[in-house]
Amino acid sequence: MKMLSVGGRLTLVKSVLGSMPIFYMSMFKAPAGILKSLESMRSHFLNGHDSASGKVIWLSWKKVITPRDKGGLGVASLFALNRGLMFKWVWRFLNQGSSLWARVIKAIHGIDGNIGRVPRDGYNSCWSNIVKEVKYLSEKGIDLMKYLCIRVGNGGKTSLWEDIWRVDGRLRDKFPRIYALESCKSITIGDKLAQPSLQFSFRRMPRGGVEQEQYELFVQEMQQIILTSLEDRWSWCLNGSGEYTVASVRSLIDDTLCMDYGQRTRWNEFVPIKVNTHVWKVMTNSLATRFNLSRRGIDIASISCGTCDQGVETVSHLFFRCDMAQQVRRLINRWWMVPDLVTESFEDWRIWVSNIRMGSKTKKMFEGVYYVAWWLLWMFRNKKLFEVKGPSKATFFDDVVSRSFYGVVVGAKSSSLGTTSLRIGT
DNA sequence: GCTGTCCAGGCTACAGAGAC
DNA sequence: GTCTCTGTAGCCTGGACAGC
Repeated sequence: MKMLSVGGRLTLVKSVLGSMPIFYMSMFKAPAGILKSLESMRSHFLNGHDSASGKVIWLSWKKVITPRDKGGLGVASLFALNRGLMFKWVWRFLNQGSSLWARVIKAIHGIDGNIGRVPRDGYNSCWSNIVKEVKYLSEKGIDLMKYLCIRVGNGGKTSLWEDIWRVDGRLRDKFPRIYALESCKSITIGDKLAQPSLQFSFRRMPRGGVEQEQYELFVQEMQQIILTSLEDRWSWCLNGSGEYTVASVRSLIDDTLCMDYGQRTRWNEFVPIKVNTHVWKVMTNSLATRFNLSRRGIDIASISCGTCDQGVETVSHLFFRCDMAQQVRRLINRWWMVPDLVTESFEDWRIWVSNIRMGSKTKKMFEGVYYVAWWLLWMFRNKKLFEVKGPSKATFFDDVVSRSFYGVVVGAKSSSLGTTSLRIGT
C-alpha cells in the first residue's frame, strides 16, 4: 500500500473495492452495519491507514463519496450501488413480465409485484426487501418509479387511460370528463385505435362545453400516436438511452442524499489523478499541515511554515501566502502573460481564474500548471522537513515549468492528436 | 467423481479511435 | 473541440466442459 500514490489508491477504491461486492449486492439488501464496515475498509485503504500504523485519517469519507458537483471526490457510495442493483430487478420484472421468475413473483406478490406498496409485516424475502427499499427511497424523496415510462410500440399492452405512457401523466387525469364517458376503462391503446372511431366505446357522444373542449384535445393527441410492429416496453427516463443503468440510479441517490459543500470540485483531466486529489485536499483543507496536526491534538515542535518558517503553516499560507508560493504565482502568470493578482486562499484563486478571459481548453491547461505547482510545493515542503539533504529552491521554478509543460501542455496537445500524453513522475 | 479452465454476467476506470 | 463507442484491465460467482 505504501508504494501506491493516493491517485492509485483512489482508482482501486472505485474500480476494485467498489466492484467486489457486486455479486451479493445484485440480489440482496446489504444491512447498514455491513455497509458501514465495507465503507470503513475503503476509507482506511484510501487513507493508507492500517491498524498497526495508527495513521490519522485525513480524508472524510462523507466528503469522498459526495459527487464532484457538490465538492466531493465522486467515489459513489456502496449504499447507492446496492439500491441501484436491487432496483434493476424491478426494471427486469416490468420488461420480462412473461419470464418464469417474473411469473413466480406475480403468483406470490400479485400481478404488479406489490411494487409501490408496503409488504406484509414479518414477511421477508429478496423481493419484499426490494419493494420495501423502493418505498423507503420514495419517502426520502427519491421516487425511482417516476423515471419509468412506457414506450408505445403496437399499443397492445398499454392501458390508454390508466398507464403513464406520456410525460404529462395519465390520460384519465388530463381528460377526466372524457374518461367518465369511457365504458371500457382498461382498454389498450392498440384496441382503441383499432376501433372505427374514438367514440366507439363511449357511453354516449360528448356534449358541448368542457366535455367538447376535452374531446377535441383528446382527438388531437390521439392523432399524433404512430403505432409500430414492436411490442410496448418500459423505458428508463433518467438517461438518454432509455435503458436502465445502475450508474444512473447510483448518481441520483448520492446526489440527493449527500450534503452540498458549496464548492464544485475542479477536476482537471490534463493532470494525473494524484495531482487532482492533492488539489481537492487543498480545496477541502484536508492536508497534514502543521496547523491541522496541532488542531488534531498531535504534539509537534512548531506550527510555523515548513517552507519559509514565517507564519502559521495552514493550507492558505503554504499555497497562497507563503513567499515561495507568491514567487511561483508571479512566475507562472508572467510565463502565461496573465495580469498578476494576489490571491490569499483557494476560493480567491478560484474566483480569479473563473474571471480570466481565455479559451476553455487553454484555461484548463493554465489551471493544470497551477495544480502541478501546488503539488510540487507540497513535495518541496515535505523534502525540506523530512529529508537530510533538502531540495534546491533555485531549480524549483524550472521544475514547475518542465513538469507542467511536458505533463499538461504537451500532454493536452498530444491527446488531441490521439497519442498518449506524458505523465508527471513522482 | 473430482479438478481445473474458460466464459458469461454484473459492475468499475481509463485510453484511444472515430464521428460529428 | 466534444462526445460516443470500443477495448482492456480489474473484482466476484456459477455453470459448462475437458481431462484425469
